[in-house]
Amino acid sequence: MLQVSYIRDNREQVLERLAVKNFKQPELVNEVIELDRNVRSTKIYLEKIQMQMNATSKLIGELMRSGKIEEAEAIKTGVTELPGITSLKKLKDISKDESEKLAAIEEELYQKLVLMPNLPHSSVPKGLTPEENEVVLENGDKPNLPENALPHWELATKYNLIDFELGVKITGAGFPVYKNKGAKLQRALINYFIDEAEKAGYSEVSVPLMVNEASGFGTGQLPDKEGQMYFVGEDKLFLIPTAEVPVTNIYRDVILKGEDLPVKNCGHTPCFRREAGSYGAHVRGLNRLHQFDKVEIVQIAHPDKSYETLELMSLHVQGLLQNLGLPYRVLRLCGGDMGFASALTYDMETWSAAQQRWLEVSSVSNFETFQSNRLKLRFRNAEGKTQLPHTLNGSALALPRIVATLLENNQTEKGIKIPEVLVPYTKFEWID
RNA sequence: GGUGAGGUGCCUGAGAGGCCGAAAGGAUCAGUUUGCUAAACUGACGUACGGGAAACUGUACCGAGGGUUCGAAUCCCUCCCUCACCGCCA
Repeated sequence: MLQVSYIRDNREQVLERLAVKNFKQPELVNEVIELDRNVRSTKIYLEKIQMQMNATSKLIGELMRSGKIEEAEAIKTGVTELPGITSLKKLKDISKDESEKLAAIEEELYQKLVLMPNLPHSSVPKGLTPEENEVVLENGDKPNLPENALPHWELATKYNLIDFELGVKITGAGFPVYKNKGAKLQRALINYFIDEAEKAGYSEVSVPLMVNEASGFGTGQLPDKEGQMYFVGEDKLFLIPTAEVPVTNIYRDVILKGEDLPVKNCGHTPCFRREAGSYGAHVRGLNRLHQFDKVEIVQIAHPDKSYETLELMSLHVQGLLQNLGLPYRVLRLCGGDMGFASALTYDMETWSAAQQRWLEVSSVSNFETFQSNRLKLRFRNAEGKTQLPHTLNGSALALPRIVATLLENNQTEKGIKIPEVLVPYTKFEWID
């Protein structure tokens, strides 16, 4: 959520930035500013009234205690008015009206504010569609596979690694069953990713897979993306769509010490996404699932350092891909393709050689203060005042598409070759 | 699922209609003292929003929302949450 004070003081810039994100309701900016003005003037008036009420009540208390009951009663009922004192009854009526008015305006302001996405960073390219994302860099050699190369879903069957049909039987489409070396490969990747994150200074957390409404709101999934999450109605809990939600919410309502920054956490969780409306060939196999595993890295950074941090996180993810020997590219998402809460997002895609297409395996974002404002996450700055830090997170990495690319790109006559860095984790070198 | 006890500041914990934004202790920070460590002493020490150049000051907040009252952390109602014990159980 954007800060009203920022919108108020930077109207032109806000409008310009929102345009980059193709925000369809720029009129909200002026409406928010107007409502804010209204909130503040109403507040000032209400507080004056409350001040008088408090003073009068205090006076009555003193009169009562010193035995001047009649005088006190007179003020209460408004029969007499002492100099400078309006009758309490009248003040109460005004106070009630103004409070209701204030609550209504604040609610309206809030409703408009939550519709506004985060402002994109100045480096975000304009654009509407994924085609307009900027390719920042491409790295690694795309393998030349033989004519008879198989896509991962056929390899998975051939080597008995993943059973999609069994998942359908147990749960439904998009919930695959990993078997044998398929299951071991997955577990190896998770451990490898966690170990690498810890080496990079992230401390591991293991968090709940269901979150309450407040947490969903804190990181921005609610109210906008309610339909993307599985909801356990009986207990009003949401299955997490990403570890970002529980991990970042660790710091909800927290005031960090300045020296605590940056906070670095990593964690592995399954992720659950309804992906309503996504069907067809491009979601085959592991390409898009309702449940998948992911290792997430999360940072809370000083506002002055957050873009430096974002680059480091991007490099961390790239390092993993390099170590796994996967060709990849880094995209800077354009305004139209970015998430609602993000100020700058890099997507990492690996080249899936058998499908001849890029697959998104990571998304690294800086949310600036958009989340911390909602989370009421603050830190104490050098002046000792509370300030909103920047939150960042990224996948490092999402499992299924990594598995898909590894299977496809590393297929040979004699089987699938496991990348060297993974062998200590898988304890086998070949899937054959 | 049953029964009981509770939700107060960074923590422990008092307060039971006005003098309470809230005792006391601990923690933390600053200073004094001491040869170092430690201790002792003194002081500071919630959050948000508003006014003010500043000193300072106003309002709200004691789980949330209503109500009673001139006045509510304190009384009443509703909801949420936590803890303990029993039952069940990985």
